Amino acid sequence: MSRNKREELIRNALKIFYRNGFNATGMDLVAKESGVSKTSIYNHFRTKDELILAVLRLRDENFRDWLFRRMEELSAAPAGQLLALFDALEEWFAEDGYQGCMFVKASAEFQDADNAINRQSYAHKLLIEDHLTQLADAAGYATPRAIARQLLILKEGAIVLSAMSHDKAAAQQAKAMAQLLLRVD
Amino acid sequence: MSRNKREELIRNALKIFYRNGFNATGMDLVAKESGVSKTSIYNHFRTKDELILAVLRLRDENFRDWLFRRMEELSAAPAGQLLALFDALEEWFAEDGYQGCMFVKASAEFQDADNAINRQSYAHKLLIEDHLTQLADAAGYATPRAIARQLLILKEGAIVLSAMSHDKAAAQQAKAMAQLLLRVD
DNA sequence: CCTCACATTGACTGATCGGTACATATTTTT
DNA sequence: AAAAATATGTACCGATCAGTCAATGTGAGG
Repeated sequence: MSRNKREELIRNALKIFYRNGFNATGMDLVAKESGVSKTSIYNHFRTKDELILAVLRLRDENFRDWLFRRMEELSAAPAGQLLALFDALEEWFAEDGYQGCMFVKASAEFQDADNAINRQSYAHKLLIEDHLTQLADAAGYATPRAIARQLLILKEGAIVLSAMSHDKAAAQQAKAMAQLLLRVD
Repeated sequence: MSRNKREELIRNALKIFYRNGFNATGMDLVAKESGVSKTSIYNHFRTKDELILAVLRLRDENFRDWLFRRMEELSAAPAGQLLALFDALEEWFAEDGYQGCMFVKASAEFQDADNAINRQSYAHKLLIEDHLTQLADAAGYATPRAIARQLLILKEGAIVLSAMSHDKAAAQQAKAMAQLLLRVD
């Protein structure tokens, strides 16, 4: 299996894990849906956990790329981008097959604090928080770290509720609170 | 098995499911940790899903009882109770073995929109939203439903982040935003 | 054309999954 | 106390779990 075949396998596993969950998805299914044998998978990943970690790495990359780019497209100013976060989220919530945040779900299924999957899931959130902190700093807020953390709370709350309610409205409801927080009514 | 034995079984299953996750926990483990045979469990619950639903019913009852009572203890006024929500959450986050919201995790593991476990998990959130709506109404806010929904977003965001970061700080960070929303600085 | 290295496979492992059949207590009713 | 009904434990079901292995296919270098 070539390098791009390996990437394709990870992409495929991502789709299946996102749709079915991690523990609920067997490696036999991943192999079948990817059109390869289980042995081929285990030639590239020593364990199922390693495959999951590779999937989460890809997801982290894809999601942050998409989100930050979309925020930039929606606004040139840093403060505007912080608000645009919620407009981007709304677009995501409206997508077909939207099932909430993959990292929240990974963290829910692998709860041990010292588990690699659990740690990597939280690392994704920290990377997003870092980006928000930089934007809040560039926008001139006195406590950029605190602002970023609070926006992250709004983001996670909107994601969880939109996934549970199958309703994208949480994005704009969270945005309204972000406007209060950022004092840009 | 008597009625209270049945309740004890549900209580026991709740602990195990909360600690281990739903799919990751086998019925053999539930039986062993409860000190009964699998047959006894299946005499009371036709399937594992039914046991999970019973567990979620108990959890919903326990959690709402505790949360609403604690909010009342912390403040007599409706608006004060809305803010006290986050002080109560902080106490919960600091508890030993805190692992986030059981309903969010259930919803993450059973994602189908028509799944009974998924629907019951969201129903729990709606019951909390209802209570917040009543409080917001009693406090005299013009749009109690919208206020309740936004507080729910703050609550869920704080729960998810505190679980992932193993840090209770999210409660007070969410409370700060609630103060902006409720205009009670 | 042949060989060697490697990718890939189907068949398999022991363990565990949710769930059950049946024989054996245990309790309730008469 | 006898009989009926209920609760329980043991031992098992086929399916699936993560993971492995010997055998086969394949492509490059000589």
